[in-house]
Amino acid sequence: MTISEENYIKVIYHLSLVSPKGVNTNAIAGMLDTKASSVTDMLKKLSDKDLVSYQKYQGVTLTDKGFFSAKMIVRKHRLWEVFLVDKLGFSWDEVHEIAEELEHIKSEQLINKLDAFLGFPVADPHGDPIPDAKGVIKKIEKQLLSEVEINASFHCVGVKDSSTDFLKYLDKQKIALGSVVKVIDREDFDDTLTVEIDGKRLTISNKIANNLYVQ
Amino acid sequence: MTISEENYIKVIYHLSLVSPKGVNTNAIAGMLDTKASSVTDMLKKLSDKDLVSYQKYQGVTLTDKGFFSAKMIVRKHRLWEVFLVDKLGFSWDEVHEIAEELEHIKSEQLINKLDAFLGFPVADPHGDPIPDAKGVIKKIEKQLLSEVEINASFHCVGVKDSSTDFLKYLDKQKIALGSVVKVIDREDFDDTLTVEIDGKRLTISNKIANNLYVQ
DNA sequence: TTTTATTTTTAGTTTTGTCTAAATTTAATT
DNA sequence: AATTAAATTTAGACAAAACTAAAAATAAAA
Ligand SMILES: [Mn+2]
Ligand SMILES: [Mn+2]
Ligand SMILES: [Mn+2]
Ligand SMILES: [Mn+2]
Repeated sequence: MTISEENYIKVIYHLSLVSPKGVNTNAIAGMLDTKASSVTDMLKKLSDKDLVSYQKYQGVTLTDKGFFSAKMIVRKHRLWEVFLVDKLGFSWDEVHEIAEELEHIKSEQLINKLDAFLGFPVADPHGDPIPDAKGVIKKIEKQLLSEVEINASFHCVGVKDSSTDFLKYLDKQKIALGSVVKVIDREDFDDTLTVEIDGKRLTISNKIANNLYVQ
Repeated sequence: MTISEENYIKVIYHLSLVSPKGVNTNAIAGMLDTKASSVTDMLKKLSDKDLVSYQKYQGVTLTDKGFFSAKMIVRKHRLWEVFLVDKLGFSWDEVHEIAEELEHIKSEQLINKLDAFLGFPVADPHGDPIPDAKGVIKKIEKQLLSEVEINASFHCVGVKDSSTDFLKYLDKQKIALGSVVKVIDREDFDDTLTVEIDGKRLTISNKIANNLYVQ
């Protein structure tokens, strides 16, 4: 597989988690910042290689082979992110781009040794689960902070949006994975939350709460 | 720079250490396992980018810009090799290919943090020097074991040939970087050496001695 | 159910990096 | 100095991955 093919497969994987009955050409183009016509070309190529099943105008799904490949790329991406944060001291908003390159390094032995070196982590720095060497993903229980009942306490376990802007906002508010969040109140008008994070009171918009996973 | 351009620049760098007045097209083709005509094409491209100075039929040399780029690629290659051996437990004959890919990861921050994580090593697992962030290479004093006087003791500090075959031979004989070598005798007829390695007596062909650096 | 809008595909180019075969230049031998 | 050999470059082609513009299919609206 070329780097380009891998990037397509990974994007189709992520999109198919949301639309399992078929991923649209335009959606892929949007994620990869390319043109729909380029996507069509690539889908034919991936179909020839039996990585996706594709019928014109009907969208695309991953084959078993494509699904496994996708999970291996995601595994590499997330393990490298753990390495960058835990071992090299990068912050969680700096690692995505670099992992986007590292995920294409070919050696299977490398990634398994890296996995062991990191202590077989189950989640990446953004709380996303890491597939194991066989492609098994341990499901992490989580709810959006925006959907949780009032007057209960939770742990932050992940982010839905991992844009730099959002992650830096969390840093500023000293919210990290593991932080304890108690929901004090929800404003009826706009769903603004009053919460206590590690004991400190804070007001949080619905947009924020809608991108933070807790458990 | 594309991956391909980087591979060419690095090969030109290595070859120009041996032939500083100009590197031949065929030599480059041989190292990269490609055709001379492909090399000519690429040399024009590199020349346009001011990475090499090139006149048809006259061979190429690196410009200052190309020379620095080459050293940064070598730096990355060798730091990743140290990582693979010291941190992930690869043996010294397994790391070259993987480093060949890792050396193309773009982030400068990444490589400097990796350098720090590894404790600013000055040599890679094969004894080759690692350029620092500014491109400065600390010269490692060394002689070939084949050229050393008799009845003196040395430390192994590097290999000239880092092929799997040679490295595996050294492993079998329990010769590693740091091993103490005492030269007992040199056979006049074929320059075979009798040596003591970490106290154990051993007979070594000239070809072996000619690929082992000591100090 | 037509008509219109949107999505997707096709057709035809472009760039990068490679190749083969032929031409040219330089080097080595008579 | 002429001939032969080797090295290098040019010319033309190809595959991968992208693009633009136009055509076709599907979905939405009237
Ligand atoms: Mn990627
Ligand atoms: Mn992540
Ligand atoms: Mn390389
Ligand atoms: Mn090395």
